[in-house]
Amino acid sequence: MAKKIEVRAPDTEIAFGVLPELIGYQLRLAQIAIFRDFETTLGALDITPGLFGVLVIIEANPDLKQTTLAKATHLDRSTVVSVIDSLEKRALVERRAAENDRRSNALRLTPAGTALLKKLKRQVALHEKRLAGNLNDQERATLVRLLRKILPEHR
Amino acid sequence: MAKKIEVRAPDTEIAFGVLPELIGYQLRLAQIAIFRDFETTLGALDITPGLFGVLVIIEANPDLKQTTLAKATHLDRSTVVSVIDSLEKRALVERRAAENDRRSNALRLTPAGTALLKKLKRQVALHEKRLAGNLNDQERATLVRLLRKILPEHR
DNA sequence: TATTGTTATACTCTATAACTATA
DNA sequence: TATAGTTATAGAGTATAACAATA
Repeated sequence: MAKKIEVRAPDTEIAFGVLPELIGYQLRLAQIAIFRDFETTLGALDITPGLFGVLVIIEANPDLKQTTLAKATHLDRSTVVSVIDSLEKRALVERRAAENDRRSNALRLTPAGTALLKKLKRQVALHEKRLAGNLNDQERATLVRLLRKILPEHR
Repeated sequence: MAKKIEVRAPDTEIAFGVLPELIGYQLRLAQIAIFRDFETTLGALDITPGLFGVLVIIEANPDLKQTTLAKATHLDRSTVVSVIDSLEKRALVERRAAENDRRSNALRLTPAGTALLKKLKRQVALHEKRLAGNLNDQERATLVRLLRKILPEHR
């Protein structure tokens, strides 16, 4: 009788215990995969998923103040300072004086920021398409819907 | 005619542009929410989702070597060194001499590690239940299945 | 030559606490 | 008193490059 052939390489013969059934674990893996694909696609432009989100939010909310941005991104106020510092250094965002409140900054994209974001959006669309390559439109919508359902707002 | 009442607080009147339609963005939000819930549940035990995964994998693969663990966790070999350093310092894991290869370490949970992991698994089950509180069994299974589909192995 | 684990080092992302200037 | 932004600082988590021991 022929011996069973070992199909998998030794290093991949690994048991993952309970992990594969955990939402948190699968989410983690998906996140890693997405981050790496994002990096491959957009790495040359030196933008992470987080920075992309910040640019989109600033564009969609002209004269946004930093504290509001912090809430929207789930970041601390102090973290936003350094994020905006770096985007301002790259001349993608500017801090203007807010009209009503002299404590606040009013954030805006510079023309360069707007131009870059336009390019980024095209790249992100390709990235999304690649990610969702195995999903049909309905599955894609379902995935987004189910992900929303686990957020605390919906609990 | 009565004026329309503004339901949301000023700070939440924020536009998110294209973000809510992006799988990557929803995944990011879900990840943040999960990490925070995990921390709340398991913070006292000083274990992150990543460390939990490492413990599970070591338990499920006795005498695992570090390089294999690195592949399984998507971490660099050098990163695994410090992860195991810290788990060893906490007496949860031990590095034994491997039998066939004097370069390798054979990783094992200590009795304390096994005991802690048992406790962790119970907590993680509660955590998962809370996360999936809004999902029925079928939705939960669908979510896991769709998440798997976006991993590179399935592309 | 290649692999295993290690070290030294550094970078990114993030938060906390204390400060200042306004409100 | 409370809020907006800032600074100084620190911690977690990660990677790269070079190395010694072993295969």
